[in-house]
Amino acid sequence: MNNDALFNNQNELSIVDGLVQLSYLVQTVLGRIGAGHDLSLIQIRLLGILRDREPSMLQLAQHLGLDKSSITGLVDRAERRGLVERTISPNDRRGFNVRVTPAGRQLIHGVGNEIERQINAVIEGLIDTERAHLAALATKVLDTSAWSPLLSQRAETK
Amino acid sequence: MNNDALFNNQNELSIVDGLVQLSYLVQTVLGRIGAGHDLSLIQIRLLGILRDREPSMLQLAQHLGLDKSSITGLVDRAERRGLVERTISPNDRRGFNVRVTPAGRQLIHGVGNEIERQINAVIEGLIDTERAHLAALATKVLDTSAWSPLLSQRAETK
DNA sequence: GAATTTAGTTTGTGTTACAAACAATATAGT
DNA sequence: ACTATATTGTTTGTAACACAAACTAAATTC
Repeated sequence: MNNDALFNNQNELSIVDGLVQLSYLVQTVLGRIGAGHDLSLIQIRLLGILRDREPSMLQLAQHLGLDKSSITGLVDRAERRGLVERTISPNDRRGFNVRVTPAGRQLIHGVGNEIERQINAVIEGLIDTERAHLAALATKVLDTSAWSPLLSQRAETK
Repeated sequence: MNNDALFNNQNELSIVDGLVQLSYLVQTVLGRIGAGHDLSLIQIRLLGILRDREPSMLQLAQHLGLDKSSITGLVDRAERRGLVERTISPNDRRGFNVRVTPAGRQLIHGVGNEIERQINAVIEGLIDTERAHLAALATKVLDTSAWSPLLSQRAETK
């Protein structure tokens, strides 16, 4: 055991290590919250996307970065639980749109509140100005990153 | 289409939204890099953990936050690919330790370099002082968060 | 109106994750 | 030492998740 451990004062991480580890921490928290509601990370994401959209199956696949064949089962399971529903597309008799049900909306609302609380718990060690700074930096990264097109969704919370 | 989209200038995200979305972005990048080497996220994490440890199966389960029964298959598959190996524990004839092989070490080294490059690409929009700030804030969050015990591992890169 | 493209499902394969039951070894209690 | 209990790891069974290839039905192109 070294002084870092004793004083809970690890060496400053590189920017890469910091972002990678922080992403694991956040995802772990999200996963734990989801598990408490029998939701996987991907299902949380699905509901989050549907909060303010009613995409086709194919658009959903693109939002999530998954193959279209993966979407069938994902939506099937969510539909079986009454969280989402397929609606017929007015233009295209092949396609469906996917919509959250009131039950799904209620669930994602509760999950969102929990995410709000627990992510705030994660940053309890930051003072207000640090939080503002972190939010601004995260926004800037998401805003300017060449990779942002990978994420066409918004977060799961309000 | 609104002005945000035109000017690539989305509203400042809340701290919660920012962290959640940033974590998705980082994980997506890690997943893409892994896919290029036939590695899943969990396998990248496994190799990352083994970079500087030789844990027992159970310790591995705790590091990863998984059930011990999940570790058997994970290590089996990595062992089949020659990336890790089980070594007999000197003290306990029931247990194994898990060690990365030279081939595994070489792979994780290459993956780590790619992570380094691509995460740096993600933050290309930040100037140096902003990067330093972000690294410091990430470190502080990881250092002070009550949830940090969930992550007893270090990141996958040098 | 025939050929091609597109949207979504189906089928088959493999990974990931858990829980319960199990075998083998270690440890504790007496 | 001997028995009871605990611990380590695997096995078995179940299910979600992800992809690719083959397929159906509807839309589009020529």
